[in-house]
Amino acid sequence: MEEKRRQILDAAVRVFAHKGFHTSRVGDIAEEAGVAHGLLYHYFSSKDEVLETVFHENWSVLLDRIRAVEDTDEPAAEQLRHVAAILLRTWRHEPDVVRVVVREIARSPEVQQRIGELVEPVDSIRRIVENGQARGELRADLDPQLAATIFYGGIDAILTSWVLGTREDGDDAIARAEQTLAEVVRTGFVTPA
Amino acid sequence: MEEKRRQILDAAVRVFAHKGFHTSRVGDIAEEAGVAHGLLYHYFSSKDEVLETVFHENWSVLLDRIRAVEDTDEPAAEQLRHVAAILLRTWRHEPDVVRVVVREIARSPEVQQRIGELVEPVDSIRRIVENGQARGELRADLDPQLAATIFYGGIDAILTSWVLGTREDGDDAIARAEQTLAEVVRTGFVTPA
DNA sequence: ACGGCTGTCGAACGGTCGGTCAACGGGCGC
DNA sequence: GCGCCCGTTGACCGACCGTTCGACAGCCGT
Repeated sequence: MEEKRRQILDAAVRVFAHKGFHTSRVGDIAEEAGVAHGLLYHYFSSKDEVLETVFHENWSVLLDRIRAVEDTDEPAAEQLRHVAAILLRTWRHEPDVVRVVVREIARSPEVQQRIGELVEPVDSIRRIVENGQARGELRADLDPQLAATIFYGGIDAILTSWVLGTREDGDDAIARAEQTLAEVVRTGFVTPA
Repeated sequence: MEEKRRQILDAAVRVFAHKGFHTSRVGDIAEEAGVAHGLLYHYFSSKDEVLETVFHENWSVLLDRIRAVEDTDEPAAEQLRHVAAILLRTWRHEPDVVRVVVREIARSPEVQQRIGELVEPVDSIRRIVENGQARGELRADLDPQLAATIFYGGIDAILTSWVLGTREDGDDAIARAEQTLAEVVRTGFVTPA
């Protein structure tokens, strides 16, 4: 039954999200999924493979949506806003996915090395910046890679504060975060002359 | 001998920086310090206490330097630049400290809850933003907390890319990163009209 | 109705590691 | 020179947990 595999993966997302990967026991995942923990090894070869599968499945969905933004013909500033919106709104629909990705994987060098996909959102943002510069919409004197890293870092920091419960996270708060990021892109922090 | 305690702490920074906290064995730290692993328990009550001590000692130094920036009478934009400089340049002098703080601690909720200090740099930045707004230097329509989170996130993302080896990190690269952050604060990404 | 295959179970294994502790030794006071 | 303290050692313990594996149950083809 392929359905059990899903059960296990879904359970794993929840467990990893709430306890973190290395504090989660294989037994916890099995219990959450309602199966014996031996069964997990019928569908996956190891605990690590479960983590990688969970990660890959969810991350590639986000990646595709981010990449799709590159193909629109909106101004670069608007494209950046869309990228922010995709990531920030995911917190609303799938907080557990954000928890596990943000908190557990994005920083861990062991995983980072095995999974190249992690840098890809930054690459996507970088291309948006480069195209914006080529069209004269964005300042040409910014290093695109650096600007992309900074922008992604801003999004990531906001998500992190939601994950950690440090910041209000209702619908309006999400909209405000999106808006603030857009404003920073538009004119920075300093009062325009 | 109090000196042995230092030896152990210094060894711990190196080991945590290169292997991560939960993959580091107590024996690794002892070996790096050149002592028997039992001795570690003469100076610390647990492996966790070692981590907390390492973290606290190094983090409080950075915190004090960041807080000191609040007391200067420079323009807010300049103060933000200084905060960025403090954090980014630490990568130059003490990469291992940055590695362990950035990669190991800043994201882990277990530690996050035990150690309130982690949010303090963001608080400090927030106060700088608020004061800048009060003096009319910074845009009053930005939520200071949100702006501070975004700014800190940008710094953090740059440090992370250095830690992961994704980005060039010579003296000039550090200067460029600092400069780019300052420019983003000044006028954002968009070409000024 | 039989044999085997697939999915499922959970007891048991094996290795790892944080933490303990009895013993040692060398320096210091007497 | 004697004993005592205390920093130091490393063998050992016990728990934990990922992984294995033999058993079993239901179903399907024959």
